[in-house]
Amino acid sequence: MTQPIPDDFFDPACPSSAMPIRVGEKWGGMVVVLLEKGPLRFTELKRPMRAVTSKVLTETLRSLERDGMVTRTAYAEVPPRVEYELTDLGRTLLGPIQACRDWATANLPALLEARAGWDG
Amino acid sequence: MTQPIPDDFFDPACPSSAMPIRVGEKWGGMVVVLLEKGPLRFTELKRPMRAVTSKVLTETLRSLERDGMVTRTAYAEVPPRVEYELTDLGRTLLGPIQACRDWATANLPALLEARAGWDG
DNA sequence: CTGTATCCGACACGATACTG
DNA sequence: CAGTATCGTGTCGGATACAG
Repeated sequence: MTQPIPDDFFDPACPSSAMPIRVGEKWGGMVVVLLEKGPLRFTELKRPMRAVTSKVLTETLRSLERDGMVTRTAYAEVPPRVEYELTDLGRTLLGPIQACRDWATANLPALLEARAGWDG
Repeated sequence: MTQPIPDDFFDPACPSSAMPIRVGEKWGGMVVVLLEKGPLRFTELKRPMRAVTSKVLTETLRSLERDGMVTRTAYAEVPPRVEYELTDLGRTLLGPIQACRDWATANLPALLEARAGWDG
């Protein structure tokens, strides 16, 4: 944004408004990061994300799958095996996610300090 | 993340978990971008964000203020004048926000196409 | 101009129990 | 192993009206 601010800066078609579509999700970014180095099974995702329930993890994965970020491959075996893998499109999320992680690492302490001062 | 995935990848103290604190907010990013080039008054923020109500914009600004991203300066005049300005800390958000905007510009069409295919 | 005060609906998230 | 089914809760965003 180096242009002057127009009166209709808020345009539903503006790509920026899509940020929350994927980044705003609570567990989505974590799944993407976990899948960075290769496909993982449902349980392999769930274990490190200890606070997530099966239901919510399933919802998160379906959402990522719907948006073309992740593929789901089920193998007809007993016991069942399902693998989740990043698509090329999903891989493009790694950049912005890393930018957010770097920001948090550098600036979260300052944020928390400001918040503590405001609250207390 | 180039390290092996630990079993306790989910750590509440992990800075990454703070991403939604600021970026996940619906209007927060927009306010930061609008303030990039200098302080603005309440109405000057509200006008371009046409879909936002006074209540929600106020909540957003209070939240940014609480986290030390924005300062609020009220002038004892009639009619009242209030100016909002980015802090140095708030300015650090511009990087990750821009990364998300760039991502959306480049990849939102592919996302929507995938979604349409999944839904239809 | 810069907000507050209510009320409300939607939805994300979670707890718990159960299944092929 | 990889989910589904139900139910409950809280929070966010929005509509509307009003105020200093």
